[in-house]
Amino acid sequence: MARIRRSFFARSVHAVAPDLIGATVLFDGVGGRIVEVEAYHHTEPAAHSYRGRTERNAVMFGPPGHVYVYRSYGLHWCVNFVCEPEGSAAAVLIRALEPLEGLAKMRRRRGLADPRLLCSGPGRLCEALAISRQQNGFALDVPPFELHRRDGEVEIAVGPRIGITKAVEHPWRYGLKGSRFLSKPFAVLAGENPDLAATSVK
DNA sequence: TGCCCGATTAACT
DNA sequence: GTTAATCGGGCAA
Repeated sequence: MARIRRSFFARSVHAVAPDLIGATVLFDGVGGRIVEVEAYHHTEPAAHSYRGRTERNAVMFGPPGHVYVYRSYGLHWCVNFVCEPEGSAAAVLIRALEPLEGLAKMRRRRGLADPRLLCSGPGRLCEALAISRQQNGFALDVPPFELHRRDGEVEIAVGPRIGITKAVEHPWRYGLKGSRFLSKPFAVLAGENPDLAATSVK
């Protein structure tokens, strides 16, 4: 698998986000395959960068290819990959991984064994990979981070972002179709599933 | 300064 | 299904 370089992130956040599905991310050798992400841009009110630069979101306003880590609900850490030319304040929130490397460490850090609960959520994956405020601003193309492009083609599911109350209309959540490691399933279109269509359509 | 509310999770009923 | 945990940003006063 080809290594992801910094230039990969210097594109529209809406191009980078789906391209990250199926890619591999490791931190200190622990990680897996990205199966769910969301795109955020400073022009819409759900983004932390919407109201301008603060101490917390400063990394979002910096160069692409770096991680923006923030505290969620005062309890959990969430990690984003900064995109677009410097100043766009756009980033991709990493929401779920399929655990592949360092399973023993992940189980120890998370205090549970079920692989489906190790990295299926933005707070969960940061706990499993031991990512916190200490890593805020780290570059993605040098150790301890290691990113690789996906190998072949993947089917990508699209839907509205999760857990927000503003700008809910944008379908900027992307996932690996059919993955068991999503934080939540994507809605199935009626036309894709005859059984569901038969029961849900009057 | 004080209050409200989150890009969440786990443990409840 | 509901709720507690816990804290920083944003805004009203």
